[in-house]
Amino acid sequence: MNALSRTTPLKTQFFNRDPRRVARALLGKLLVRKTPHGLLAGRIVETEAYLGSDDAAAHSAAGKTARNFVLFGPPGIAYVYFIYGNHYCLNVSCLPDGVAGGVLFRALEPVAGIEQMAAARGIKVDEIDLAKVSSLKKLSSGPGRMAAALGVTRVRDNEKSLVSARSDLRIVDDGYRVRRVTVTPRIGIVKSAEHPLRYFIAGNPFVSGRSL
DNA sequence: GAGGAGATCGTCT
DNA sequence: GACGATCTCCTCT
Repeated sequence: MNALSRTTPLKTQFFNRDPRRVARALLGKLLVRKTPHGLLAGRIVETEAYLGSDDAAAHSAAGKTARNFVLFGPPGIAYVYFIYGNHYCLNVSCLPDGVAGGVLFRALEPVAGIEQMAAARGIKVDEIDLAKVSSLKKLSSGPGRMAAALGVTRVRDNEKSLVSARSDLRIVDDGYRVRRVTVTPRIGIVKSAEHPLRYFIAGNPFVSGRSL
């Protein structure tokens, strides 16, 4: 894949800062999954920042539990949780060890391994029209969808480093430059819903929900 | 195209 | 026992 030929993996330090800065900086980067059948990759087009103890909407707001301890750990680690009895959502921890914070990945633009992603989503390959955005968008637009497309589960990926060379799930920079970022309130939450902590690439058609 | 409700289960109270 | 950082299907327009 040409898109993946010259990439730089992100380092731990990238995540060792305010989740709002990480959420914005992650836009345009590639989320890459190595599988025995090849590489899956999607460009990150939409994220949400979840702050630590001051953010009522964050899982970490009520303190450290067996479920959310990853958010309190070192930066650059995957936090995967199961929601609504159906879906997994993928986050990455931010800030130094001991300080809670994270970023939720909300939507990807499929870049490589589209056939595998479709299969993982239970969509037949011949149902995907590569020329149509509306068709590709079903693959990974939304937290549950993109997690399913990359085969992300709690058992498999929670606590996994996203910056280790040994990891099969990583984030890389291929030099793509984001022109404009739009910031809106987060989606699907009730508590602290008013804060503008959702970031997406302006005008990108793969953004989930309403893209103002 | 928009809006509403059901599915379904891990986690926390 | 209640609820949730969602998705899909169904109905109505």
